[in-house]
Amino acid sequence: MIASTQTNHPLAGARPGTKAPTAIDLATAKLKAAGLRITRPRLTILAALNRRSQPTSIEDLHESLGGRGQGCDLVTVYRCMAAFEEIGLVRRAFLHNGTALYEINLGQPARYHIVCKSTNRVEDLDAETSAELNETLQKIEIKLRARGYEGVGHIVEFFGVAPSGGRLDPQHTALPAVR
Amino acid sequence: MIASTQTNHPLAGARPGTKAPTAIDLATAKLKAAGLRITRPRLTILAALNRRSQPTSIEDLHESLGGRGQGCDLVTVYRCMAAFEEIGLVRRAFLHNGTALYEINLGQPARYHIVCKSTNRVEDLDAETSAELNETLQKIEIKLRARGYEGVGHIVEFFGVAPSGGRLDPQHTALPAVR
DNA sequence: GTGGATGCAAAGAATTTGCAACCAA
DNA sequence: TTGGTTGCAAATTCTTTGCATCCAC
Repeated sequence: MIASTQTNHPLAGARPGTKAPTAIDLATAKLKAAGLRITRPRLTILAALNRRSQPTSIEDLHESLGGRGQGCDLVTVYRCMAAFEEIGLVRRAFLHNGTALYEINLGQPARYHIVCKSTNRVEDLDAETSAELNETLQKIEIKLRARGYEGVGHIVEFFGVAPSGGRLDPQHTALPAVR
Repeated sequence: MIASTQTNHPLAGARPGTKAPTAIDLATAKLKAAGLRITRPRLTILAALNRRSQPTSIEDLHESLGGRGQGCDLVTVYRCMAAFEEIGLVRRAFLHNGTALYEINLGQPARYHIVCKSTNRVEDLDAETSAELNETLQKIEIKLRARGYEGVGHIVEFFGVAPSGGRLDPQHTALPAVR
């Protein structure tokens, strides 16, 4: 908890009109609140992340940053994701091989996934199932905090071979939503 | 499901007397049942794994194989763990950085863990909590199978900074049980 | 202006692959 | 005998680090 901004809409000023805050507005606010700087690479990354409906690998993200002109260095993506995860701006998921995937977290309820072992395609669990599971996990985290653990979080991933059997390029990760 | 052996104690013959099957006996039976060969490296690895009360990294495991004379190549450990995981002889866990840890699975109830982000030390959740969580997860897996997924499994890991605060060597992994 | 953030190059860690020799069944 | 296994070497993949430059505040 670091200096949450005073007004109820810390980002209302982002645009002249009084529109509802965009995802980028929200993300920017989180960055500010955490004392991180708003830079072009970060905004670009967040925008790209926000376009994805599924957890995305760093490689993928980097590629989708509009090539050379617009994009930023791969290392920057790594560093940003680490920073974003630290402040809860993104959630991390794992492929079956341990590769990290990230999805933006703007306060939506947690969503868990099943990852196809052969295609690396990611599919969401339905909302109720995710919510139920999350509740169970939260309870456990409370116990852990009571035990003295700090900065508690979790990783939950389901794996299996997707029904379609589609043997797509196992390297090319997790873009299209399946459901 | 591959040719489960006929007798009720497929491994009773492992020793002249009619003692209860050892962990190695059980593991050997699983290997046989899966059509895998019983080799010295595999037995060595399984014995080492069986001595560990906590999920262990491949590196660690390899080092604990008694150096040069007794041990086997690091690559063999990798290949064995992959094979063992395939047939359910081991369960896999993850460190915060995505490194894989393995623990032997001889049919004991699943145990979930919390991994210290700074020391990589692993601590078990208590049995009831693990059992409860497992139940929730099993239900979800049933849904996933109903959706058509095959070979469904999961990875669940809790992370946090352990209370002791002990800033041990973050590289040296997860040996001593904490509780 | 100042320290956080970035880019580039290079290092590091974890894991995989190729292939010939080996040995369990 | 024969194909599953292993060892050794080398390659890959993913991720981190060092350091000079840069720019957000």
